[in-house]
Amino acid sequence: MSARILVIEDNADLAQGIAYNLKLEGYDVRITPDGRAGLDEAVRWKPDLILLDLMLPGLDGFEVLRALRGDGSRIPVIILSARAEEADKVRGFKLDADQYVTKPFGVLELLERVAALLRRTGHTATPREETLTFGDVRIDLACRTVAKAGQEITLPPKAYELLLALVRRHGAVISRHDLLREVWGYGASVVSRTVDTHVAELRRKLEDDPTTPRHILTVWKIGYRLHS
Amino acid sequence: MSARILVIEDNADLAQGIAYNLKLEGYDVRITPDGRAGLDEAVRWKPDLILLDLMLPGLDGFEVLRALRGDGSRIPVIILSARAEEADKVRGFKLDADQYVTKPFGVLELLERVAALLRRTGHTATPREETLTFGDVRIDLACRTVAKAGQEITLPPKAYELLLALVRRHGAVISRHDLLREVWGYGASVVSRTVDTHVAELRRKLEDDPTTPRHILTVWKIGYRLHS
DNA sequence: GCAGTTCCGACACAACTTCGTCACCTCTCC
DNA sequence: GGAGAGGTGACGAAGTTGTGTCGGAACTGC
Repeated sequence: MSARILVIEDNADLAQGIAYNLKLEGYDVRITPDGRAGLDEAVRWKPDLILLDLMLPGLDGFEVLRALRGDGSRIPVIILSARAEEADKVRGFKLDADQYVTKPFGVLELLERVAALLRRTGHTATPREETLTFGDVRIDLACRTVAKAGQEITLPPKAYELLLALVRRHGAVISRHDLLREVWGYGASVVSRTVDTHVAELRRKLEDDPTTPRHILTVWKIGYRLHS
Repeated sequence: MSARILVIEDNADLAQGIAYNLKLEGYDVRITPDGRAGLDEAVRWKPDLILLDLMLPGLDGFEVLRALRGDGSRIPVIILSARAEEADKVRGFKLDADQYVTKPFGVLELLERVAALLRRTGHTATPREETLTFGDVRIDLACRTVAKAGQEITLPPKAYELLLALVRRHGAVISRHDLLREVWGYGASVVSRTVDTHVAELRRKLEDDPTTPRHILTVWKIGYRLHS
């Protein structure tokens, strides 16, 4: 049985996007657009994890969380907030939130945290692989480390997330647009060479011969593709 | 239930052509020829996706989009524009368009983008086939790769799309005119050797003996036909 | 502040597309 | 069945477009 995740978020598009990605991971997902309904659903449906926006119509996120904890519920909660302010963060943790993620965030990062939190709380629903490999490259998800031919390689955060995005859809073509959205969390497409720059970095560090890549391939006019 | 698509486009021929192809894909399609009516329809019918021309009588495309977003609507929008100017593009994305396609465009490309966008927003209406084959050639749609006898072959964008167009109507004769329209988005009365050139490329790469093609056949004075 | 990282624009280059030419082939008509 | 007309295949040159790369600016965490 797959883990149940409740998304309490009023921005429908964002909620849909998150839900889509969570479903792809095999989770059972429900969405509620406001605090009151979210609280009801949390009590009735008993999800294994809650993603909670702070800015909500009706009851705001803090109140939802307080009400939940007041009932003695120990459901793990990840707060999604537009505000990075320390005060909010502290307030969130005081109310026993488990994670605090500030927008804009990469979907991959969120998925990673969800998986980690579920693992920790024992709902290891989809026993995900702890390591991924292609060619002579091995990625250790838990340690967040990458090794090529046994040799550990340091990748900056963005490069690492980009690599994850490529590996997750291993084999399929992914457009720059999608990569920007998944890794950077940009709304719409931005014209920039950012993706290319980071791809170049990955090639430099992971390919035997960066000038003739054998794994991180360019698909003309479309994007990139990872090939084992 | 099939996804609903609203086409706001004043060029009746173009709109009909697009609608025809979308319906073939199984979508529920409506057309409105001007901005005001389009906006009304968008609000009342609540489509899952909107194809929006910029040059419209009455309200222009930008205004329609602004009005939509102003209402808080998050319906995905693909802008169809005759102008490729960067300024328009930026303006479109500023108003939160999801895609920006410049005319002339191939219908296949448009279908591809529509499917991708619907998939992303969760309206994964038609779980499309993953691979297509004829003879010893296999086309992997997700990877956008073509393999002959297990050997991977690289095809440039136009050649790939041309191949898709032929495979889609596998067995039937397709005129150069239709191919130009579907793949290139050219209107009627365009004469050019472009199709022939790309067919030659496909034969060179996919036929055992390119001089006596067994799959990509010429139909005299008509066009081409794909035979398994 | 300093080192590391991220982002962006400029430029050169490479891949791709298109077009023109010529030879050859298919069909038609006599 | 041969000659002519017009369609098609092959090839290469020119033009167009997208990508790789590099260096610097802005930013962040220490």
